[in-house]
Amino acid sequence: MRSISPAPRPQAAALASGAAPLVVPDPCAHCDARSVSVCSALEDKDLHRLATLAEVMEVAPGETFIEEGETPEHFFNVTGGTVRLYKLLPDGRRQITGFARPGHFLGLAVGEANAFSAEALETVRVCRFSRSRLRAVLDDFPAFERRLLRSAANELVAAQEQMLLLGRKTARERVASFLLAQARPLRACDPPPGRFHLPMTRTDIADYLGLTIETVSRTMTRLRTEKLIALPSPAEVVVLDRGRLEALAGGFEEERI
Amino acid sequence: MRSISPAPRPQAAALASGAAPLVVPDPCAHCDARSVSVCSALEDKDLHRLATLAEVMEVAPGETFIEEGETPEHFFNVTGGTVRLYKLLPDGRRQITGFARPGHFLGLAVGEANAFSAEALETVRVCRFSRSRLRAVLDDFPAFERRLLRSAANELVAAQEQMLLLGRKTARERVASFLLAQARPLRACDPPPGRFHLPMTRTDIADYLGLTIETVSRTMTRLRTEKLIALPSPAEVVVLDRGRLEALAGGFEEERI
DNA sequence: CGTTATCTTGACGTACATCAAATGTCGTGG
DNA sequence: CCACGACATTTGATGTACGTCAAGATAACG
Repeated sequence: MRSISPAPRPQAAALASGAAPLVVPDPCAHCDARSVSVCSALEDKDLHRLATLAEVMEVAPGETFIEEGETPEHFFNVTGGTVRLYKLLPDGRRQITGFARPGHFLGLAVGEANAFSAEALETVRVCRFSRSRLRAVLDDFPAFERRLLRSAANELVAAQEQMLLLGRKTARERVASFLLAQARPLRACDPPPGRFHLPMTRTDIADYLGLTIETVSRTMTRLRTEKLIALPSPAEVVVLDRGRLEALAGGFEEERI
Repeated sequence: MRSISPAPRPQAAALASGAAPLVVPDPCAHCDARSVSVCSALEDKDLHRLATLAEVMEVAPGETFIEEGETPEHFFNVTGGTVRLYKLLPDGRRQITGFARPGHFLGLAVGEANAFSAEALETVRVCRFSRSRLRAVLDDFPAFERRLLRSAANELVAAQEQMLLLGRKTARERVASFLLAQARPLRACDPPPGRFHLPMTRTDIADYLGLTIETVSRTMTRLRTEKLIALPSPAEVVVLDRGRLEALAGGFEEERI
């Protein structure tokens, strides 16, 4: 992880693997992710206050920047790329609890220790805040705290939906739900794209859906055979029949063939 | 659901089945659940403010007081009894997302619509707040909002732990995890009881763990046969070997027999 | 002390896991 | 440009943990 703003701090350099700091002037004002992130709670005039606390960091693919069980010292706001969040069992079984995309605020699901690890899937850009210093901002801007509570509420809704998926849906229903979720745009108001790119491997998808890689693969090819989706390449998905895919994801009875 | 404080409101009576209002004087000051609930964020002198907003309600066993998909109008604070929170698929498959015990604050996992239904398992006592009116309290007492955020963070941690359970643990590991969670006292500082009562049926446990009632039953009897637990009656559990139960729940390799 | 719901136990089935191998994809260097 | 190797994905054959179906056994209750 390399710090690229606002000034190279020693501790940031220490954490970074190949730290090569670059200064980004006024990062918050030019942030692509701002409109979809908790930072939208602040007005332009207050944004510089946030910018002084934020360090823009770049995380290389495969690099872990939050470690399950460790003491949390920072909050992160994802501004670019995709992050996998996961928990491990002692024998290596892995459950991915979510994929964080731009706008996702990381660091809420935390007590004394981090509840999960976070690892960059692609090159990821995050905005890092010291927990103690962000505390001060929260005290000054109640709107920000309220936005954070809303963000936590959304995550809770998503977590419960995922519990339903993991506990009660079939493999087909899980994959359909997953594909539709991946097809969702960052802003709810934007139309869902018919074609999109999967930044994660089949192994990631399997560990997210509580399945094996083989079952995910077989299920995808079956959805392709049935013309619900097309797969121009393993990572490219085209939704051909959104209606049936949604019915499947929602757990409606499948029509007999 | 019957309103028993502070004054019988018409809309409360409308919602209640056999509404027979009773006035409870100064409910918050004498609340058993206060020390374990979000209300502990308020000091004694501010508590009366909360009390004017709170309606103490009693919910009969089996009664649903939050309906998935409906527009949320209230927050609830559980002060007595146990509540099951669940989501349904159209064909009736059910996933219980959690059991709410005294101190649990309900109504965070909500966007436009309730993310889950809530049903009393036993006779339940809840403290009901109108969402709009609680909003005003939050503006006046930032400590309360902060406590709510902490509560949401705890729920998120629990939700992720449950995703790990549902996605990657075996039936044995799930049941062991469940029993240990049920053995946890309301306050983290209190010692865990060696013997406790399960307020829910095997069906509830199955729908919580993503299993069937038969698998839950078989797994419990196997744990009993192996002397990890005792079952004086189906609803009474005695933890005999906490160490092995914890190893099982944590997903450690089981010793070969 | 029947009646009914809940729980337990047994026999059998299946959706998904496991094991194994072929195929496809992509970066690298000749 | 193409051959090569490393790795991801797909496909096939087989196994199994848990689900389903079906009785009993217990407990709860008027």
